[in-house]
Amino acid sequence: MSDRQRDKITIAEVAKRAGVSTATAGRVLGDYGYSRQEIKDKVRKAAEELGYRPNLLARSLITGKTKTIGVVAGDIQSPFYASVMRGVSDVTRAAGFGILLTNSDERLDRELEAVQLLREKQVDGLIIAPSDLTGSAHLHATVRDGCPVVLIDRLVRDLAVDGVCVDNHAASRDCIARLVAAGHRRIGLVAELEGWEGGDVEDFLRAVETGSLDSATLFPSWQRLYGYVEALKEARLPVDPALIGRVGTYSAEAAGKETRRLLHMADRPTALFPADGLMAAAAMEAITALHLQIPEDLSLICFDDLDWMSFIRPGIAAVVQPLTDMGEAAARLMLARIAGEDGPPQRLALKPKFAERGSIARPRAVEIPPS
Amino acid sequence: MSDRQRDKITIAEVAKRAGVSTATAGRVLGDYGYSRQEIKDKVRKAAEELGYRPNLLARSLITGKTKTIGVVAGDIQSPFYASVMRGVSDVTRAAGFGILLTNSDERLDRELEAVQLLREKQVDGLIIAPSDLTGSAHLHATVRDGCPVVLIDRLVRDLAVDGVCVDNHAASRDCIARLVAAGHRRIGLVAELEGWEGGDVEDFLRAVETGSLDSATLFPSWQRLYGYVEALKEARLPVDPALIGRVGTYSAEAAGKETRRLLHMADRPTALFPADGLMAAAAMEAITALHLQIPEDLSLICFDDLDWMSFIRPGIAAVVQPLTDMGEAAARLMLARIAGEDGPPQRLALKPKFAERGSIARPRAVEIPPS
DNA sequence: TTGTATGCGTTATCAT
DNA sequence: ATGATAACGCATACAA
Repeated sequence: MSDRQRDKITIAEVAKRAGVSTATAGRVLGDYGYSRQEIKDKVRKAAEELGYRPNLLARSLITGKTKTIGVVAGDIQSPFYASVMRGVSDVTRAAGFGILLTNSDERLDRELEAVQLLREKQVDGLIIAPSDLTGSAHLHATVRDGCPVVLIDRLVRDLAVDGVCVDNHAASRDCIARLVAAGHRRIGLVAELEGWEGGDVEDFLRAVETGSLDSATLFPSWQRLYGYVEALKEARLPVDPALIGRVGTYSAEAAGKETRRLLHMADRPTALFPADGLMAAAAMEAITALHLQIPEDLSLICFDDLDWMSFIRPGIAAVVQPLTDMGEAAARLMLARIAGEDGPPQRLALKPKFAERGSIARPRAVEIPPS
Repeated sequence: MSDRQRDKITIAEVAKRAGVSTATAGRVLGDYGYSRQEIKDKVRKAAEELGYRPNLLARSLITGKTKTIGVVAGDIQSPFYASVMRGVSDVTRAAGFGILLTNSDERLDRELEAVQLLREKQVDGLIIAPSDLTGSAHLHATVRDGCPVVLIDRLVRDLAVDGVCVDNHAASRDCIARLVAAGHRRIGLVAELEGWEGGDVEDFLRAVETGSLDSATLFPSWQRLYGYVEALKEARLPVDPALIGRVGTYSAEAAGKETRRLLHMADRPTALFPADGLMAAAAMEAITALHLQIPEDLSLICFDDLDWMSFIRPGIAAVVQPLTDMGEAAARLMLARIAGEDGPPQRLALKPKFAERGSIARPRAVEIPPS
């Protein structure tokens, strides 16, 4: 330990050297209040000579503001969060804010720890991709205590705060519609689909049937399934539960396994729709291993645009989420709240782009439905 | 503004409710000093009832420790830094530390701002991928002030601090040696190679000739060029400067352009070695656009293993950097320094793995050297 | 415009 | 083992 933080220069020492009071020195160094130019110069000169550096902890303790935003990401290593973070940090940096980063691994226990740490460190606000859309007492408490919260990627139903998402439902429906337009009737979906509060996939399908679902407060993968179902219904095509590849856990291995199951079916799908980047990579791996040609043997549209999709032959069509935009928007909402803006909660649903590439063709063997 | 941070509960209020002094309450809540179990229970109960949350700012102000580590990454959006950060945050989280993240975009001016902000926020240590290996007065100052610094990915020559890198030189030499062993004599390299203090590539080659270079304190791309040159010399093959694709700026577009230049040469290389992930993706795009078959028309080894390399046919051989390991190691070194360890600077050179895949074959047209 | 005095929420020092 | 009180470094009300 010895002498960590050697000979720290405080405002008091600068004041003494400049021959003024600490209050005056504080005013010029902290850039508040009034002082004569002459005094300013003297104080700044003294500060410069001593190598003064403000201690933002002390300032924050008194002002009650840290100019720091806490972020709870799922996994910073994933391209999704990495890009979102880029957007967040660009906007916050420009505003002179710092960001305290944590990973939840999409686990509620981790998230709880993270939120607690961030709040004890007195962040001015919390940007979070909530790992659980129901058990969010900690978020309610955060809001109640006056700490602004901005949700990202998914919304907590009864939490009245700002949020930035992508319109998963519409984008997914659009993808499936494209496949249908190309003549596909059996379209496989590969998605994580973990923990929907209402039960399993069959239950979900029934709930869609009754129209009792609020698409906006579902996890993205469920929203995408929703869009998938709706597109099929719109086209008056049957929804075959066997074509819904539920991976269950967010793992490439499991996704590959589920993809192989779909592709080995007797009546296998002529098109595949992996519902996010990880599913897409795993699906692609499986497709390659089976020596299936795209789009001759199988059409493919992916949710999330990974770099290889543009240069793998013949190019993989994909939904391009505006990830850095999401981060930027979230950060801007946050800064506005911190600045005191107090309108009703804003929910932004960003519209993804679509990258049209050569992975969609008419199915080779068009099945003749029994008339 | 109104009532940000509503009715904050402080130790004083807990103390009053528990019927003890603030000192005692502080001892049990802060978990230091001594107190009877009976008192502890009483205080904890009061804290619980009031919903007390410690204010870490106040604690840090007095202890001089924030349990926060500042990180200056180049670009959190890149898979490289995203993975490194994952490692850093895993280790720091387990130790109860937070991390303040900033991006430098590999620009010194951004880095200076970032370091200043982090230090003013009183971080306990700084993990940084320095954007400039010479102009590092700010890092020297940081060390001088007793704030531990750990370098990542590259070392600053005269800065005596811990650092974690990958042995780029050896890994690169190994790659080229593999290509040589497969019969290649004209091997193209695509690398960023920006700002070497000693001049341009020709100057660098001369410096390698004289053996006056310290490989460890070069930027990674230069280290990789170094390994490239050494491998060729070892095989008694000529180093053709025209085969060294210097991209100059870290951009995919420029990398693609340089790749195309190499592949359009009259005497074009039979093998390509993109020296990092961005170069690899750009090169792959160019190769695909030219309809070149791997490995029949061109052999390929890449530095950095991107996910598509494993499932694109026939698989792209690659150097696999232990990225999260790097982050973890850096974080561990940092925690040790913070804990007071004061041995000599540690420099870790992690050994990358090699992913052997089907992208290497004998060159189709083996040139007969003039006897 | 400047200086004095007090407070932010803790921990640390000393009595008791 | 506990309590009174002084720090920590800065901002701020108020007086001058």
